[in-house]
Amino acid sequence: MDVVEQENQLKPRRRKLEELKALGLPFLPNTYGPELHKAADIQARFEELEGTRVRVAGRLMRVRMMGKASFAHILDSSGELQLYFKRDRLGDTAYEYFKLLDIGDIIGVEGTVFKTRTGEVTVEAEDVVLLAKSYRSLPDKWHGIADPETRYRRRYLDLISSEESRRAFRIRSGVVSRIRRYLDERGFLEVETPILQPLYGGGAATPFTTDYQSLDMTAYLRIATELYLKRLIVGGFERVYEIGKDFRNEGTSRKHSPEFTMLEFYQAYADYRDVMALTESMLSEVTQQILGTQDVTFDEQTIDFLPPWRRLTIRDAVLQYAEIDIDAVRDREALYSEIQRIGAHAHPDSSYGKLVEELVSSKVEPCLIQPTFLCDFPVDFPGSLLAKRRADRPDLTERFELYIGGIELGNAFTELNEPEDQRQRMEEASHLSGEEHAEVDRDFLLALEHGMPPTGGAGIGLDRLVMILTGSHHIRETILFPLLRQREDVDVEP
RNA sequence: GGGCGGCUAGCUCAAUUGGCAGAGCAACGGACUCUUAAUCCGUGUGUUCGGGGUUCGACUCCCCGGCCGCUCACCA
Repeated sequence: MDVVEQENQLKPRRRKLEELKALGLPFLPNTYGPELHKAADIQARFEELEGTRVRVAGRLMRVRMMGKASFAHILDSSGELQLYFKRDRLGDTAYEYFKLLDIGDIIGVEGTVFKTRTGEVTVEAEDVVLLAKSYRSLPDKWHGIADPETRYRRRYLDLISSEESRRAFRIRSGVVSRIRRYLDERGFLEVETPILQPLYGGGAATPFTTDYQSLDMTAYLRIATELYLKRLIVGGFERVYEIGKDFRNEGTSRKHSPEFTMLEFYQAYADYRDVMALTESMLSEVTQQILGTQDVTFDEQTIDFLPPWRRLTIRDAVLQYAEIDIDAVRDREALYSEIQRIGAHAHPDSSYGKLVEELVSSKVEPCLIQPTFLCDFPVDFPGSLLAKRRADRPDLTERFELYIGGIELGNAFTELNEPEDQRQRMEEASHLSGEEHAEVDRDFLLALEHGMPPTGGAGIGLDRLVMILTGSHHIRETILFPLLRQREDVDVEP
């Protein structure tokens, strides 16, 4: 936008501010005193507050002027509140002052609580003051912001104009604090492990690479917290968790963001069955606390969070949804032709484990709407690198992935604590051709050699959990400021 | 990275076959002392994402570029 257009947009608001200043009443004070009534509070406590004087502040959202009296709504952190401005009550000068306000201005009002003929709780203003000028107009009052890009880039506008968006981020905040409380109450210690790491690990993702000048070294932004948290288990902190950002230098999708928030927790002397029980208990309890129900609507389906959740082995899942018995088809070539027979797609050069994964993601995952622990993954299934083998079936690992609404929310194992098996599997993985596998983390193996108790652990994608709980269909709806390409044409004042 | 779609007033969107770029909201002027998408009268704000081309004439067609979205690939 060029300067002339900006002037056209900004000029009337500047002019009105000058006119308002000229009236001689107070304007733009440095404080309004934090002891304010909240909109929602006034509505909730109407009986008690009716006829009393209250002090409120917020952003002017809508105004209906009718000559010598007007109605308006302000928005504060608790919601909207109707205000009534009457010339007879305010006096001529203050009413002129009110008429010079613009939608979007932040105002403070003192007045008396009453109810209109239509029954809406309202504050009749006896005093009004402009607290902050909005030099720019708000988004369309009826449609809000339609362009998702604008919602992400200028989240403040989205929050001002969309109750749905405000709700989603309050839910997000609630989820994080309730999870903290749940784990704290059960003796888990919240810790912080490095984000800048000399080696990356705990997953097979491509990392962001950066450069630490002072030590003249390459550093990576973490892709997972796992390997450091397990060092803490070795160190004797028997229950630890971390909630923080992981970073993956990969394509985005509605389920993938380059930075996302992960909960990882580890519990010594537990296995993956204990972790399942903890996970379903925690998530159902948190859901109940946040939404007041365990029935969550997502994608026009009702998801029931009440435990116990379904447990389904990979073998049973593939048998049920793809009608292939992977225990009977143990050979890569045979499995490949079975997959072709049912018309699913698979890469011709995938390993056996990778073929199973492709089958699971195309045939099984979309069917897992109700909370489901998919368990007992083949040892060469991608992502099983850090999972311990089953004693009775060394070709399988004690691992589960949690699915809700067809989305993978978490990944968990009985942690592999045998250093030799871990070393061999890391070395094999690091030699896989063309794949994004981390170097063998010798420092981590050294820790395991000191002895790690049997441990169960899980990673849960909190952004995705929030997607389910808020009915969001894109992970960006759950991230306040998702990364977007920088724009050069940002329109600011000259 | 590939394919498809989109980008027009501050906001939400129209514009026929290629023929004067429009409406609602917001804004501005006026009326209105219980409105709530207030209403009524009046005013039209523009580098049609950027650059190039075809044409008498381009929002429209072609080429290049930008950004966004969907989708595929990738992503344990």
